[in-house]
Amino acid sequence: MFETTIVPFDLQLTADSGQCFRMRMISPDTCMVVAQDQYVQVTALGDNRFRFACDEAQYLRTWAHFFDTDTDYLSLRALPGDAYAEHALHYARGVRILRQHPWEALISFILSQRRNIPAIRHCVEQLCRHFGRPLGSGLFAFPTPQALTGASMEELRACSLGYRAPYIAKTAQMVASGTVDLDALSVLPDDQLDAALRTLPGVGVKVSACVMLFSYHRLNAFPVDVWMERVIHSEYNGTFPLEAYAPYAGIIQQYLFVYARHLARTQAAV
DNA sequence: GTCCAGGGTAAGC
DNA sequence: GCTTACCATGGA
Repeated sequence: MFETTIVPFDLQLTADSGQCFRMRMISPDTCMVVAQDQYVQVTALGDNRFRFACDEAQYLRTWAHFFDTDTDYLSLRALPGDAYAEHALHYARGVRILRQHPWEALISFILSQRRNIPAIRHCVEQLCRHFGRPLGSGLFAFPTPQALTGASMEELRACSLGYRAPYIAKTAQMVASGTVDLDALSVLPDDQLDAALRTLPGVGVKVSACVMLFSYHRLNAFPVDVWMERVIHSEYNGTFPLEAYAPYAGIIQQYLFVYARHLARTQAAV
C-alpha cells in the first residue's frame, strides 16, 4: 500500500472520460486500472489523498507516470468571456490526461470508431481476454502486437471488431514488423508524429489526435468527435479558439468533452 | 425496433 | 482540395 496526495484528481471522472477503457469504478471510492500488463486499485480517501494497492517503488515506476502526477492542472484557465469552458473547467478539472502506452491507445482508438464508450470497453476487454496474457484475478494484459499478428480474421471478428478487424490486423503487422516504431515516434514534433501515425490503416485525423493526446501526451492535440462537433457548433460558432488555448488545447478539449456528456446525461434525466 | 456512437476510406467531383 | 456512401456492432 502506498498513499499520496494528487491535486486535482477525480477517479470516476477520469475513468469515464473516454480516454482509456480499462479503468473502472469497482466501488464508490475505488477504481481498478489495467494498463499493458500492470494493474492496480486506487482508493480515494478524501481531502485529495489516494491509496494505491502497490508499494512505493511500483507507484513511482508505473502509476505516477501513468496518472501524470507531475503536470500542474490547476494553473489552466478559461479564456476571458468563455463561460462554457469556465463551467467545463469547474466540473471536469479532476480529469487527468493519462500517459497510456502508445500501442494500447492506438488499438483502442482504432476500434473506437463509430461506437459509444461502453461498447468500446466491451470490445477492448474481449480483445484482452482472447489475446492477452492472464494476470490472475480474472484480469488480462493488453495483447502485444505479436499476439494480434498471430490472430486469424475470424478470431478478431469474434471480438466484435466488425469492419475494423482488418485495420487492427494490418496495424498490428506494421508495428510488430517494425515498419512503424511507436517508441521511436515519441521524439518527433507534433506534425510529424501525426503524419507517421496516419500511415497506419484505420488511423485518421481523430484517432491520431487521441493517440497523441492520451499516450504521447501532446497536450495541444485536439480530437474532434461527434460530441466535440456539437460543442464547437453550439458554443463556439463553428470555430474553436485553438491558438488561444495553446499549448494546452487538448486538456481543454477533454474538459469540454466530459462536461458536454455530463450535461447531456443530466438533461436527459429531467 | 430505432437511433446513435471518441471515424476512416475510397470513389467521385 | 471537398463531399458522399459505406462499413458492423452493441448500447441506450
